[in-house]
Amino acid sequence: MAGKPARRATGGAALPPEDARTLPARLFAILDAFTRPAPAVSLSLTAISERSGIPLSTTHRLVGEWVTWGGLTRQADGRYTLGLRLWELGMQTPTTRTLRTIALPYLEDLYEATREHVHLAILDGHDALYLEKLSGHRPVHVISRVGGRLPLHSTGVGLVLLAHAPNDVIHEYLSQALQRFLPGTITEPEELRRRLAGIRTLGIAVMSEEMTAGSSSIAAPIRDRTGMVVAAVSVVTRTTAGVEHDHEQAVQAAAQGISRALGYRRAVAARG
Amino acid sequence: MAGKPARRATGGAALPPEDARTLPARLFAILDAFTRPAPAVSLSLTAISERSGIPLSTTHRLVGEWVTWGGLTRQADGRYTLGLRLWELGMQTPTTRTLRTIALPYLEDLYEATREHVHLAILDGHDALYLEKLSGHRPVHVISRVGGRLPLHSTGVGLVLLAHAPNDVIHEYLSQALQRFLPGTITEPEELRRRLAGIRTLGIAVMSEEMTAGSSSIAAPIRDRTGMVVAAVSVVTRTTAGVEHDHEQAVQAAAQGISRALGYRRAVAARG
DNA sequence: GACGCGCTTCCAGTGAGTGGAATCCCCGAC
DNA sequence: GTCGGGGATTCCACTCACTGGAAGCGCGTC
Repeated sequence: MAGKPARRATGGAALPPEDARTLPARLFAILDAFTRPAPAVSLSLTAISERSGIPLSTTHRLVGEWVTWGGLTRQADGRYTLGLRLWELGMQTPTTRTLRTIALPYLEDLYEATREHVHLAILDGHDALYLEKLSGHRPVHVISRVGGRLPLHSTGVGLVLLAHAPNDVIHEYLSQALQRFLPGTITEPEELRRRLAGIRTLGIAVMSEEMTAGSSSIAAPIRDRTGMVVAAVSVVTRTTAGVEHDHEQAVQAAAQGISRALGYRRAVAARG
Repeated sequence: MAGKPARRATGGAALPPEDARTLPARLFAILDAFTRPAPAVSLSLTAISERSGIPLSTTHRLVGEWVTWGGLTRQADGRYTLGLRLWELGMQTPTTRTLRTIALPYLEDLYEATREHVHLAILDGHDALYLEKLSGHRPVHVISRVGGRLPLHSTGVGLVLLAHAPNDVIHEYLSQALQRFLPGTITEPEELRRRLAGIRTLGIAVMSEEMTAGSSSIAAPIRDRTGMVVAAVSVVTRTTAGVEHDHEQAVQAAAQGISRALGYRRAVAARG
């Protein structure tokens, strides 16, 4: 076993830019420049060079390679943006594609039934990665974004995903300092652990004012044919709305519908 | 001027794999192996090596680089699939992101109003690139796919996009041999040219049985604040359904709604 | 009109990348 | 239990593709 000195990146952050010694690493660092330190829509050549820590002339050449392939696009003003080909390939990634295709109709139903923000997320590293989001015309007072990440302990989908994650993931997650976003955010490991247990028992998570003031969230787990939790759906509402119970049922119905479409059969669940 | 022997790829096809001499080109060829010659969800190392024309041991190393970064994922069975990071970055590409976010609510409305397949596409190279698709629970009897491409002359969105494309694009497109999918497919350049003119005048395209037997399509153009056509919406129905007129209005309403949301004001349109 | 900033091009030196070959590993067949 | 084979992995000396400082260019600004 072993071999390489294992430099795997767990979540999506980490990795100082200076690691970019080899050519492939440098190519990737160029794309990462659009995400880190802060997401950017467009960057100038110099900015890319600075963010990625690659000498200007080298950056120039490598950016050229990306543009030729379509991974970066050069705008009229000379600045660069991420290119369509990335999007095209991204749409082919299997989890994303299957899950999204299967789930979308149910999410639409859920949206129609509740008229609230509807989310679909999966666990990636130590974050909830948002695969889909329907919001209708209402002003977007939530911070989630398709393709974006949010912490596990302060979002509805996050808690559901964490509750059903392998033990070592839960352990790892709880052993780090958890950020408090609002007074209501739970950051104490033991309390969180109890809460996760509750979520596992109830099959649903209900949160209020833990990430964004004025909004609550109801989330439920989605299982595949092996019974494993692979994603979570949620509905996020203004806290004032008092129709939560109806929403709970709608969220659970959606989660169950998607699970069933993925091949999950309650009876078969845990063991064959 | 000049310099490099200009090896730009126009559409998304072309480029024989042998062009992969430089390291960046090879890295890209590895990703392209998942698209070409035919889309593949997962590939073995050997398969990647063959499809990309890169020697096995080199492929091995480069695939390793992709995996480290997250552009490829190694499955339990040892095969590789495109990785989540591609999807994540793909969701950040500006056209895609802005257009999708703004258009989605209108597409949802359109879907609710018609209960038919709803499409959103843009022009990329010589193809219609599908950005979004809502289908409800009905069986997918259409071939479009989010992230997929279809020809311009045989789809509703395609015709609309072509009709409003720059003259040189229209010229280029019409000077190639056009594939006939069904007896109804128009492949004669002059006829197509007249048809494009009609679409520009009417502001809407209606097609029947030109790509897939038994389905029709109604499409309308979406403009941005400069008045340029940047995308197209369509509704695809079974040909039997006789409610086309209602649908025409609904499609146009959606297209206008999105255009307005993008900052388009009718009056400002063509010239300042 | 000339200064400066950011982008582009050049080119000689060299170390990162190459890939054929040997090895390992997993399975299925006998 | 042993053999055979296809795929994945590792190795390493050679060499050529990549590097990056420096010079050149284009354009907006003072």
